[in-house]
Amino acid sequence: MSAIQKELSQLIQKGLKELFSLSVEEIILQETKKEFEGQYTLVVFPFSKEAKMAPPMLANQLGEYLKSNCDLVKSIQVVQGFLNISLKNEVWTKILQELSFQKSFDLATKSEKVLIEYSSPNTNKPLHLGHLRNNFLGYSVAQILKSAGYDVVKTNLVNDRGIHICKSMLAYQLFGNNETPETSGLKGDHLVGKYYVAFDKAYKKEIDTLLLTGLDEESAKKEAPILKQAQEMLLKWEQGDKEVVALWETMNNWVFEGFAASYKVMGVDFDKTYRESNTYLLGKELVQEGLNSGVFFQKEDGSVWIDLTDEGLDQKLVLRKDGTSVYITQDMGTAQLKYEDFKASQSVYVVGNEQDYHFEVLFHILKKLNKPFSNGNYHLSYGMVDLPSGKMKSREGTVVDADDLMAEMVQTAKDRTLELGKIEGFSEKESNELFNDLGLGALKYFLLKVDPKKRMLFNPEESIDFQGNTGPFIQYTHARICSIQRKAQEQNITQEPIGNFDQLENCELELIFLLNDYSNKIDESAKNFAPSVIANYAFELAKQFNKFYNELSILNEEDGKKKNFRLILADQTRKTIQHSISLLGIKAPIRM
RNA sequence: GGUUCCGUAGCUCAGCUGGAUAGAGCAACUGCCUUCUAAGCAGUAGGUCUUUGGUUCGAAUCCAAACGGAAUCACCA
Repeated sequence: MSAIQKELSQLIQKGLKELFSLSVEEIILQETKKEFEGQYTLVVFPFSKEAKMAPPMLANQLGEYLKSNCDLVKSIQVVQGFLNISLKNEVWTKILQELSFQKSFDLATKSEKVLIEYSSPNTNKPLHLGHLRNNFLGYSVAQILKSAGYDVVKTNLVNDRGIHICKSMLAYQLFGNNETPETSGLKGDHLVGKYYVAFDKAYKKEIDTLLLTGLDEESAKKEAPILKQAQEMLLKWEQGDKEVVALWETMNNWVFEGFAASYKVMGVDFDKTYRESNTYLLGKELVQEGLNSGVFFQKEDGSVWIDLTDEGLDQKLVLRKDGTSVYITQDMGTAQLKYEDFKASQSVYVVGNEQDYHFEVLFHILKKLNKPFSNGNYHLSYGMVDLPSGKMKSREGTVVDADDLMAEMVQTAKDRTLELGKIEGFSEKESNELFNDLGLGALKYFLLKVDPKKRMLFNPEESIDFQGNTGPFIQYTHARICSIQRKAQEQNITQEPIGNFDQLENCELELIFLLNDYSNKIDESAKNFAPSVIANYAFELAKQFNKFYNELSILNEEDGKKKNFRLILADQTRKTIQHSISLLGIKAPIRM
């Protein structure tokens, strides 16, 4: 709640008490709808019963009370049970003045450490569009929580071991002819991904052959020789077989180099990167510990399970019969390691909603093991990015590649900018930087403006827009303001304190209202782990500024006080846009 | 089949801790560049908020059911 909202709320509480002897704990002030007069609206229906008074009358009496008991309120308007409150213009100009004096947009520190795990790629294939949503989300949520006053640690958990990794390793051994990123000209992660696809192709072929011999499908899937070979390879890896480990290291390093390049383009980073190859053994220890304490149980074949039927779930495997660890084994180990390293009070996992069940199980297991890190865990479960044809599948090659898509976006930004002839006087370096900022801005905004929980659709046939509700629209507004400020500087215009000023146009008042609302938005988006709140806000703000820009002139305004006020208004808008999109990982060009 | 999530304009999405005549953008149509960047602004058109019940002074929002869609229920991750 902003300061003005608090002040009004307290006054309303006082008024309700004095007039009607009502004690109301929390006053909810909503924004007045555009078609009515005012900025804040109080819905009085809830009080009318207890006060034994018809809503309009109650609203009127309360409104009169507000008018005569404070000097903030300019006028009131009562429509049925709605009390619309207009504040004096001086109140708004003073709010703008105070905002412009603020050193930082960040909320007060909460003295609490939050750990955010995101990205978490597998080292058997390159990143795709789904990973982009994950990375942009994770980075943005980290930025937002920082701004909301938390101490944030960004971690990445690389899934660098397991049967799926062995699959691409095996396919490489079989069909690779020792090619390397250098000899093939392929980025390391793409090269490895090629063999992941190759494995699946060979596997399917073997299944078909087995089916012809009369085997049923389920057995064929289990008995295919290439799968058995991959399983043997995993066992060898866990036993430390030199040759297998050497191949694993070589291929993993190719992938890491590839990922590093992708992360750089994405503009994301991490405070600490964990590898599952380092955490799975710790997970195995935890399995043993749970086995000893009776949290887990062992079946005859040697596999280890947990029974979660009492929690409404079912039995879950935590260790295979051959003793190799599964996905959840290593997640248990990683949880412990993260706790030891950072002792964070909250731990957020940015992982797709296809793994809802997995995390439900994981959190239950940690509780049952009675670990100190079993509290404060949150699965930020985001929706899948679907194609018009349905789900993306790496194995089947129906994915939108992350590197390709980012490159395309930058290219589109370039084409579009050149078309508009907007880079006069730009150096080549500046131009390329701009194309990057715009292309990535468009992409990030596209992925972040949607509520994280919702699945979203991406149509590769339709390019991502640069007009309307888009990143570039907001960036454009920022550049526009910068342009005005450059002109002001050329004219040697300096900003003076606003002082007592009340000559406000409606579009200016609405702009101040939005600027004042920004801290509420940071708070809301942090509470919900939802960058979409910030994205939508930034768009609203940019739209409102453009309206103002079109209706009124800043530099051509003759009244010096008005001109000064508008310059401050523009400057505060610029700062707020810049900060809000920085929370989304989007750059704000000063010219475009 | 069990569990979970979703269904708002032709399309992509806001709005959902119950509040006034349900909002944006894209696409379509009409205007606005000798005036601070037209990647902009203003306007027209487009809706039984999937359906049916219930709770309430008041429901897109809460509850129940039906219909439609998705995810998951692997010794894959």
